[in-house]
Amino acid sequence: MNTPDDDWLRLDQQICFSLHAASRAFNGVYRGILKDLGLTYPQYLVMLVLWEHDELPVKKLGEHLRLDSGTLSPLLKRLEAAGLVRRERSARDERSVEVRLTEEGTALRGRALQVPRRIAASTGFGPDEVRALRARLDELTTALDAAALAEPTGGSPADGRS
Amino acid sequence: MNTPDDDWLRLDQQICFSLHAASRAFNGVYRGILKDLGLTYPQYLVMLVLWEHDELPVKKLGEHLRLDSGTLSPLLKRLEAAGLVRRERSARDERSVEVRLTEEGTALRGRALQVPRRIAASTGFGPDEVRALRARLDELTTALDAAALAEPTGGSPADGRS
DNA sequence: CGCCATTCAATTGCACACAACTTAATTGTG
DNA sequence: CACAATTAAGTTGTGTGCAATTGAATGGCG
Repeated sequence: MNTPDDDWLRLDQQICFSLHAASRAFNGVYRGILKDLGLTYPQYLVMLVLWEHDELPVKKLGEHLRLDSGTLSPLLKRLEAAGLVRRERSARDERSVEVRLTEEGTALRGRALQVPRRIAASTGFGPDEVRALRARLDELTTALDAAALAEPTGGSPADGRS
Repeated sequence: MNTPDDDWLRLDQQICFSLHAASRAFNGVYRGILKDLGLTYPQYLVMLVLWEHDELPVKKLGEHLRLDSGTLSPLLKRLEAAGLVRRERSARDERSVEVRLTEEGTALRGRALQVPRRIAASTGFGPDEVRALRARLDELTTALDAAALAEPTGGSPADGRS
């Protein structure tokens, strides 16, 4: 009666398409605006973290962004080639690589200050709406991450627990 | 005064990271569940459309999903290699390629019926919450798409015209 | 001290996304 | 009909994202 499988499949088409599309639309708007700075969207995310922390090992950077070295290593190489960051093996722990801003990378922050305003203008959302949506998305991410851990390959989650 | 540039940059870090992370978290949960069906997340989106329409030219498929042939061509080739769809040049218009489900592709829908329920379980969201979030995201996408068109390369649109 | 499990970064392989370009077919216009 | 403009797929090149593997370094333990 209430929401049979067919309807769920249709609804699923809508929600997962919506999130996918929203993510790519966002990406597209950032792409246009960030082109002026010579950054891609993920590169901008990395820079945002570095502007807050100035220097971080790759591991920490990955925790902030939920990205692993497979994604970060080539990305950081490009940022280094662009002269925005330096990477150097930590003296304390030779396994770790410290990422730090160059002067050029630090200076880029000044030009990036106008980005959020332009994005906000594109969305038409105000600060409160942005915050509300962010809270909703974080909720979702937390739930999804927990579920991904609980159900690695699709075992029936019947029991749950812990 | 209220919300200076620095705060906007910090807020931007949060919202764009949140959307990016939510999208990837969603992708990750789907990945786990879709592995049973041998589909990736974008392939699942294509199949959802085909299960509704049965046969479509690549162009229409792209409009439904906001994807271009650069993405769809190789993806459809993989679906064809997997035996789920056939692609054949339209007799009416030789430029166009019709994508249609094979019997195997049609049959896969039966196994896919359980996917949305498992996703819903992962999010902990009910149908109404899903619908609300979807509406919000669509709003965002519409605004972003409009903005992307209005501001292709970021130049001030003051003059316009040729 | 020697050895093994763990940790971190990098690399490899695969699959999107998307811009830019190519090729083939169709349409519009004179 | 001829020819330029348009349209549809496909191809190429770049940049993620992620699983799996590799290789170097560290830490724990007998």
